[in-house]
Amino acid sequence: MQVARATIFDVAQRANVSIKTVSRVVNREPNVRDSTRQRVESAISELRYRPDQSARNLASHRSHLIGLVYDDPAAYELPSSGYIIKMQEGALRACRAGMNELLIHPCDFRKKTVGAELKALIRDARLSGIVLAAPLSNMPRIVRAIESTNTPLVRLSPGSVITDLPTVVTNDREVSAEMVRYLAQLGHTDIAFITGDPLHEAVADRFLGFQDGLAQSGLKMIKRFVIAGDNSFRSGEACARKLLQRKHRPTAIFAANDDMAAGVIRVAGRMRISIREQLAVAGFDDITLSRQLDPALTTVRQPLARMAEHAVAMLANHSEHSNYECVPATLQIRESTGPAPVKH
Amino acid sequence: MQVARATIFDVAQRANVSIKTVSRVVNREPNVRDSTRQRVESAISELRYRPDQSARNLASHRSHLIGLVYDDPAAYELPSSGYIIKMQEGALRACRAGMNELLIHPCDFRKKTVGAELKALIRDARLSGIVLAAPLSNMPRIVRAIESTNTPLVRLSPGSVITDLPTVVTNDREVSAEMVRYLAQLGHTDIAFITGDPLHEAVADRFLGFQDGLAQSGLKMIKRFVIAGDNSFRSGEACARKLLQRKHRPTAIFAANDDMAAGVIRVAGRMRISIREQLAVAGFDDITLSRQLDPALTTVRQPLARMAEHAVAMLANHSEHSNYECVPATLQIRESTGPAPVKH
DNA sequence: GTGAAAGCGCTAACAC
DNA sequence: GTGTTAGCGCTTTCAC
Repeated sequence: MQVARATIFDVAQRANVSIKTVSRVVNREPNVRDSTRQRVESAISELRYRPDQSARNLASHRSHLIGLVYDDPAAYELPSSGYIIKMQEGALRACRAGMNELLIHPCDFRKKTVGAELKALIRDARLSGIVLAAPLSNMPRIVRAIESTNTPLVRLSPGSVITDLPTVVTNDREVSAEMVRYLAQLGHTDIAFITGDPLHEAVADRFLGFQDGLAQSGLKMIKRFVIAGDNSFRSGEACARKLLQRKHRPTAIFAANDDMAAGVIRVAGRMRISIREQLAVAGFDDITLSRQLDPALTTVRQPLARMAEHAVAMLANHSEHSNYECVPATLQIRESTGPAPVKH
Repeated sequence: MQVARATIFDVAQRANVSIKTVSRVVNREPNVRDSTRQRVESAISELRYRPDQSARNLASHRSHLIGLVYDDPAAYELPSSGYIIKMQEGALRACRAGMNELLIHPCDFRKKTVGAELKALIRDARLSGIVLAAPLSNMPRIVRAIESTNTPLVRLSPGSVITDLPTVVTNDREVSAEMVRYLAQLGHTDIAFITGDPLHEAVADRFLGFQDGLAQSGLKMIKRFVIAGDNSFRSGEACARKLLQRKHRPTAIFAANDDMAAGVIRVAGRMRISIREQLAVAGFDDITLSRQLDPALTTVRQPLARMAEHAVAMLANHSEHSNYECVPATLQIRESTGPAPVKH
């Protein structure tokens, strides 16, 4: 079946040029006359020539392999792995566009050995670039390990940007403030916040945004309405219990991610507190679960696919892109938020 | 920074053998004296030698690249993408063990062009093997397209196995029967079933298992208690509404997947029907959501990671494995099922 | 602008 | 058991 593939020699022969010229055309190098280029190009398409990556890599000493490194959901039974699919989707799109391949590498960031593991990965797989997802991207130890190999690196959502490393973020802080202003406009004044995993800096920015939003709405933060969660569904439940058992309870709860917000909804349901009528709940991320909850969750849609796409593009084509890219997130208003209950 | 990598020549020199002998050791070929092998192996580890994949591939005309092809969740806002992460996890594990690399390829099975798309993928990426997930694995058109390229293929959960192609399955039918027997033992006699996506054959096997289970428990199937869903959360809700609005309603509902079971739980909640006390609900898959529901869902745990691992191992090492592997699923009894309500 | 020749690091085929 | 040699299909260097 399998017909022998055309090689660069076949193309050269057919176009009546040397293989070097074909190589120039394929690699978009200068110094080729237009008429020559066209001849070569038609030969390429007639023969359906595709350069052999292995030969290319071997001769050029570079791989066209980009590594996507993220926290391993299998290591902790992470609740919502949908964000990984989103990242992969975007990264894949950019890889195809840039003739690159994608190597996925989930890893357990709690292990002391991640740094060494990533160095070995870079070495063994000869990665030509790495996209590092949060929270790995905000861990200096890990970032430094990768930097020490001189492999091009783009960080995804590293939170407060300290270095001048190539970075793609979303506007966690601004959009969180926007959510708070939205709640305030609905008449809410007693707004609680459930903070997320302290190791995850981008999530910490959401808390800053919460404070901004309160200030912008002329509200002040009520200390006992700020409770520490850890991004998990369970922690959302625990925090909700603490908040809702009080005599004076908040009329709105903004959780730093959707999983925790889902926990809030579950607990409120059990306590027979009506979401939306008696309690507004908002989350962050827009995971699939948020549409399956009852009521559907008001949240922030994080453009993860486009962020990952940008990151790979920065790697593949560093000249045309800036060092820092912000892909804005947007409010997704659904059913879990409504006007504040009137006080009696 | 980057120290020059050791090549096969360096190793040969250090071990005082020819490069061919090093190659033999690396590739686990026979005909090497034990003492020689050991000398070579210590040279390899002293020099931290890792064979160059590109050179290897180029010389051997094989790529060591395995493609994992599955339905693209981005194409339909598929509810639970967790199963993909699980498959990737297992496939990745087997790839590392076998010195292979993994290329992930989500694709939209409803497009007429998938066959051509996969052929192009195989050609361009020079895949040395493909693992095809359900429901793509039960679509003759797609399977034939891949077969026509002579690329080794392993199918994951293709449902009723018609051909002798290498296949990895789980015991959908048997374990579904087991679930029904479990419900019957709890005293349930009016058990409803919500069928899944008709394009997905492995899911159809679950319905067969449902019938087996009834028969084994001396129960007969009640036609009006069998309702057609399509694997989606929404369809689970719709089916539940139909089932529960009747004057004579089932005391247990077994849905062909967890998403639909989640829909049942939501609807029952709205109708103030108490799950477990008044209605037992069971699902299939054990997606993350099933643990976050209230009450937590009784379901079937599908060993997707190990199935994918097996599939890749079959590809990498076809001699040592049989052509057909069944990794059994197991019941996960949680909170959503209990004794049948006593009749008044 | 274009081409010739020398590898890249490995495997395959065969010799010893 | 072990070694020799000739490529694999490309990029690189340098010559023209």
